[in-house]
Amino acid sequence: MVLSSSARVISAFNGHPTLTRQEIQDVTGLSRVTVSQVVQELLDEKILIEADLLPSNGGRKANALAVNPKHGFVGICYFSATALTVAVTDLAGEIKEKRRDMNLIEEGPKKALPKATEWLQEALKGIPKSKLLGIVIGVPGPVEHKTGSVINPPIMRGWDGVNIQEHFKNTFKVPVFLENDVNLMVIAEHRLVYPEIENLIFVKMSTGIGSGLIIDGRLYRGSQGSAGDIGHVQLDALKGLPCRCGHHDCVESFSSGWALIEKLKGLGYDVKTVSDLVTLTRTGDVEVTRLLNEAAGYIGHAVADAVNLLNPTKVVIQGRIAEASDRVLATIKEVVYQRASALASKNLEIVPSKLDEDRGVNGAAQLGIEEFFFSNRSNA
Amino acid sequence: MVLSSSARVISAFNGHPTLTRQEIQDVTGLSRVTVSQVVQELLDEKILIEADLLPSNGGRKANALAVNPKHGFVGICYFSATALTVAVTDLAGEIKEKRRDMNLIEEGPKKALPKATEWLQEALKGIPKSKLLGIVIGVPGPVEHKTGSVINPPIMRGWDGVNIQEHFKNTFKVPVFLENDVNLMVIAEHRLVYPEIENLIFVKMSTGIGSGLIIDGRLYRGSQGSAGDIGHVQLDALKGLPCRCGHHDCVESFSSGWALIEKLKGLGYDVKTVSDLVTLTRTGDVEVTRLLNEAAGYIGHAVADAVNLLNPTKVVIQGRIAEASDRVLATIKEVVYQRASALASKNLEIVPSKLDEDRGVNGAAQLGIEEFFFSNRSNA
DNA sequence: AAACTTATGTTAAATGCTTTACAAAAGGTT
DNA sequence: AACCTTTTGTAAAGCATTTAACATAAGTTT
Repeated sequence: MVLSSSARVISAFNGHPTLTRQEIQDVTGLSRVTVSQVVQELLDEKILIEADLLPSNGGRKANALAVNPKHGFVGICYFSATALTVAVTDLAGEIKEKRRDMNLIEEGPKKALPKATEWLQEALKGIPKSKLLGIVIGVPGPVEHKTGSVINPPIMRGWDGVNIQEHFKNTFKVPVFLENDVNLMVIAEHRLVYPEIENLIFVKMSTGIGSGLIIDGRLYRGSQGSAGDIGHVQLDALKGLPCRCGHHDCVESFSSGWALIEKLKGLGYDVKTVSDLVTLTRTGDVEVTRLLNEAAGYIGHAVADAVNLLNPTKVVIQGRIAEASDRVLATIKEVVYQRASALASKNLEIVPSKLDEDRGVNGAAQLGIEEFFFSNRSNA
Repeated sequence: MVLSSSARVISAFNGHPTLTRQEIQDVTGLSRVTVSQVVQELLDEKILIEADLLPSNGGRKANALAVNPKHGFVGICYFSATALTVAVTDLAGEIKEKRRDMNLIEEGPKKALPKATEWLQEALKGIPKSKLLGIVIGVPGPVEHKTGSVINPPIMRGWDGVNIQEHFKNTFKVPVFLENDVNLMVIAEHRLVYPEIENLIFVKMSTGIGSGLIIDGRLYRGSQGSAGDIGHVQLDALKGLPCRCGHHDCVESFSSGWALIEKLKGLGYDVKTVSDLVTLTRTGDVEVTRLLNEAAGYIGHAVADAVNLLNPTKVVIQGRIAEASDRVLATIKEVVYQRASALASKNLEIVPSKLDEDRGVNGAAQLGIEEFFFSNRSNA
């Protein structure tokens, strides 16, 4: 597809928060005459705005330009395992509205979807209809993009096959994108923290265990959207442990929040939630610490396998289990550096997430901006 | 980068062996006037040729065009673990010259490189210098692309850090591309057999075990070029088996040709090479069959993990160990379908390679054509 | 044979972009 | 103040490509 000049200029800002007119020439390959003219048009249309005057390089200061954050907005419904977050962000990815409530997912789609749309409508009150570019929905399960539904979700009982995308599309009459929650997290971590890293694995250890993959700079979803399913790598060392996925010996059947809780219950501990587990860990209980370390070791095995196979330069470890104790990350590092091949671990860094709890919403915003604004060349 | 019209027309043929003028319009987006004019130029320059007249659709027959196979040639040196194959292919990927000799790699780069260049020079005798587009070198070890050398190769003693690319570049004064052997195989299998498949894993079980990954339609090399290292996934079930990579419990330390040979030697069998092993298998020896099945099972574990992580639609199993008995592929299938998640295995097919022993050379030809002809826009 | 269909060629006018050349704006240096 | 540098604007000429319109080639259908 051949893009118009104005579309090319706009696209140049994808990945570059600000650009001077000269930098736009370099990125787009357009001539100064064209850039000058197109930028003026885009300023008139308020698609671009003038940002800072940059420090002089011995001559006239360059004038940094940016996409006008208020030129469009993205609606977000982020269903995590334990909460629904509804948000609205602008084109700079800044969260303008946010509302968070507990556990709508368990009530099933019949109750949760109307509630979610209602909240989103409220959150969008201040936004002109024409400026709503689209909606991103995050869900804690495998997503089938061609239908816009979740398939075989382990923790979304009653949601299997429900056309979530259609529901929002019918209500809001804008493009809707459904995406897995961990995929949104890895997008956030990549775009906002490590944009220059080509290959990155994001591992989330919470109630369940999942991962998201950035490969050659782009989110990799796999053929059925189930790529990154690191939680169900099977370890023979576990010998016979049943997993909630129906198999046995999955990493998740030992190292996940739910598995640890089951195990501790069996040992007579009073733990019901991951929060209980984290609290217990903070007390320094010897048995809990031992179990947590063992769990980290097994995750380490799975991560080492993934590192051998994918040879990334960065692995980000996140989640309430990972953050329960510093030992978790340390143990994972030990195991990976011991097990992964010398070549694959040479330039590898294993780090905690640098983002806060809004990372899912941030990732949804990024995805929405890229999908609805930068890819959809109706802005011209 | 903005390509010239003629470059765009040429690029259209990448992935399409033949195109009519109308199809070129569709693929490039260029107008009929431009296509008509550019095609005429390219025919005059003998870069394109007229291929068949297609069957009529109720009117004038369309005239299929193709890249002139004789417009350029690719030189190939393919070092496998056991042999060197020197070849020359044309732009259609057809092998015009081929010479194969045993085991130069073990003699080290000082002897092997001059020999390889000498043979390649002989193979290129009939080709005008200006038509040699470039040279592709295949090697059985991890490749560092930015230097053009192998790093930490387990089976290329004395080659570590030797700048192979530079050697050929100095001799032939053309672009040279160094690539891992299994990566070349997966390119061949993808481009020639399954071009429409987006995500594919190629597993080679021979003396060693390796794999190549096609992700979103393109070869994935990883950050250090070591992606696909499935042979050194570690299985705890193996408990303490040392591997030649320095670690222990790698799949390769049990399921590879060398590991099986070691094991059989320990049991008193007279096996020295993988060929001996294959011969022995054909006799139907119970112990050997049992060991081979066990080996297949372990490979199956590693493949299942890779399937969970990458969610491909096709896994190709190849190599002399894989082909030693039908049971090997059958066992791998059983294990993968049992262990991989329901979603990831839903549309998954596990198949043997459809190509013959020239697959490495074929892949090198494909890579060379794409790198030197379709990407290098000096043809304009 | 006449009529229709599909594939391709060609001409002329219009469009969009680049190149070239000249200018101006806005800073720093001496 | 005089002179340099960097950044941006703009007008004129040229080039490549598209659009539109007409034409031709080569087949099928009736």
